[in-house]
Amino acid sequence: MNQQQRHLIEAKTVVLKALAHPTRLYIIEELAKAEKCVCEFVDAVQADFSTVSKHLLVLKNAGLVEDEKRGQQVFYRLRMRCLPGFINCIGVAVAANARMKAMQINPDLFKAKETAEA
Amino acid sequence: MNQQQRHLIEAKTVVLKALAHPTRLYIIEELAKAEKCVCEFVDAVQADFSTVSKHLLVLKNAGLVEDEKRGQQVFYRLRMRCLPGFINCIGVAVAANARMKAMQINPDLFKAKETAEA
DNA sequence: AAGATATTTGGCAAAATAGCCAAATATCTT
DNA sequence: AAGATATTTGGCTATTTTGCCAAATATCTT
Repeated sequence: MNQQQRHLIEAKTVVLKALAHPTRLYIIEELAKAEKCVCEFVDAVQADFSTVSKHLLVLKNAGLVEDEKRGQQVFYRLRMRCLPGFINCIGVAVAANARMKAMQINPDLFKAKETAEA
Repeated sequence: MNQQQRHLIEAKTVVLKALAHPTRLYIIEELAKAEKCVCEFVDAVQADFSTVSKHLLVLKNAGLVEDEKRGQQVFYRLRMRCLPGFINCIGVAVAANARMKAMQINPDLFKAKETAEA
């Protein structure tokens, strides 16, 4: 792995790190639906105004969102179109993993279901 | 945001956290090409065997890779098909951001190029 | 069975990240 | 211009994540 490769990987990691936090992921999912102002997130996640503001800064620095001040509010919107699809894929995988784990813990539960369905 | 939503978000975050490290992202990109054993990564990234092993464990716990022991080696392979496409999308976005930043720092550089091309 | 190779695990110190508070800034209202 | 509202910034502690070392395990070779 040379210097340039390493640099590119680290740049991508900035984006992934930005996504890798519950509050920030929530924000991204909300922004996938519509633009929102900071105060709307403060209400939804239980965190300080300053905490939310800093999370949004992380997302902005990573290039995931852009902001626009209108009046005394600042509105944020999504800037990376491929995010929603990918997050959805993760959701599917997570659900599949959960089923698999449950099956390992108690296979009978699933056998019964299959029999019932057949 | 209710309890169930929060739980789902946190489960997704586990996956994203697993991706959000240069060494692990590198590993994922390599595994997108072909399965590899631990020692091959130890050579490529400059890190201790134990460090690489732990990174692989993180990926495995997140459900991103699976392992198979063959002889004295352990081979890892990718388990989530949507990853390569998404990582590629991040790469594109990162490159675009880099161009944009360069343009903000020195717009003339880009003007000259456009003129030359026209 | 003793030695070599490949890998994982335990433990710990260093580095990075998160979240709160208080203070600063910016915009609107009166 | 003083006050209210929305947001950002600075600073500081608490938590989490990393990465190395040493030791344990497991498999192959002799």
